[in-house]
Amino acid sequence: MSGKTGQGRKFNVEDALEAATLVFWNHGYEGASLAELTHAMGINPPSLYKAFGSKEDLFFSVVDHYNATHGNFMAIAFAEETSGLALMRRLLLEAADHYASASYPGGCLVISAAVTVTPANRHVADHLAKMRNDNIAAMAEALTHDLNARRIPQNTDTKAMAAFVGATLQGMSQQARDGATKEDLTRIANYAITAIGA
Amino acid sequence: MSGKTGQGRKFNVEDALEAATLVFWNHGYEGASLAELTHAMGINPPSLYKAFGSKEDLFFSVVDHYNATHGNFMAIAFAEETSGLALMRRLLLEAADHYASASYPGGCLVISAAVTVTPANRHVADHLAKMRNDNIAAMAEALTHDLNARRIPQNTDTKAMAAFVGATLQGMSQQARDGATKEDLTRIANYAITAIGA
DNA sequence: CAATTCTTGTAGTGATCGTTACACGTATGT
DNA sequence: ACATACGTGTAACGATCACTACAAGAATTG
Repeated sequence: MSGKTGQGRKFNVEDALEAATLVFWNHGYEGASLAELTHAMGINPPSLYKAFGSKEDLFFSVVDHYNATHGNFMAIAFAEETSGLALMRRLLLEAADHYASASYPGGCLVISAAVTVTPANRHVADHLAKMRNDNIAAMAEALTHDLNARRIPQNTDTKAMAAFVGATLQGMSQQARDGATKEDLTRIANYAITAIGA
Repeated sequence: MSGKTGQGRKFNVEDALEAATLVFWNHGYEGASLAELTHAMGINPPSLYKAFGSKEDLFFSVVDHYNATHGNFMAIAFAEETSGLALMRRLLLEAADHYASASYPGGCLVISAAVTVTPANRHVADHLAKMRNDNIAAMAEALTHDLNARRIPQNTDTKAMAAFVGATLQGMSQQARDGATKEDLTRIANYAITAIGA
């Protein structure tokens, strides 16, 4: 299928994806123009469209790339922690570290890149909203394991607790973008940790 | 100065402002086009520019209008509550009511209308960020009154507590946009209330 | 009525949006 | 070397962006 003839791609796809990630992370889906994207990626529009399909396709590739790199602390924590409460605690504290990084845009790309959009791009925002809600549902599931193992009070509303942790994370993301430091975010995280008894 | 001659304005400024508010609230600053704004306001571009100056000027007028109407529960709570802790509690519970309203866009306009923007509109996003930070600073000040009156533990970090409440409110706003119900938000609020002992 | 003044609707401005047609350059396959 | 295949850069596409020039309409003033 893929022939061996032709000029061959002149740029590294991973590098271009990382460059695009920083642009989308900074300015959001609609706030990132093709002109800025291609400039940051060091390529011209036809190369972008050849390699990634469209701006929207590129964005979702970027989201995957983000989740596999800058945002992978979440997936790692989910995989490594056996206790739901310990997972919540770890997510909150590590988010405080990552969201206020000095060398990258503030906050979480999934949380901030498509909050409000043009009606035509509503489905892009909905896609990220679903990822956020799925993440909270996964947190609730982890807490339900604690409940079934009688590690937390039997009257615990695990979905509500997960939603609370998710809301705290989302608020921490915005405050990181608003200038909060790691220490600021850690103090917020610790309040949440206290609230859930983790 | 303002002559009594001429055609006179044919539309009601408050009504137009309210219509524009709903559009900006739904789609954000950049996600709201002039075409959609003028259509919702029932006027044509020249009337909009004559009455409000520019899209940016209109947006800031909308923010003022929002704070004076849909979002005024905040200012009212600040004015009425004497205890900082009671103020935090009230803000959280009332936000749960307002952010998930069925008849209006979800969340808070100040929190969601300009999260990520084009570089050219960065200052608009910064303006809203400042409003959010100022609000948190005002919450911290109210808590400091509690501290000075020895109503809360003397080792309380009032700025951190205010930042935590602010983060929770911001997270609640996003979850409201993501589909959360009043009940969902109230459960989140109650976790935060527990955390700060209000 | 005529003159003045302000707002309105129509219709456009230049700029930028995401996207692509096309020809050139550069590689491989025979 | 020749033919073929693929990515590349240039330059443009129509659509939409925020915004406005302009003239007609509608009110008050003399």
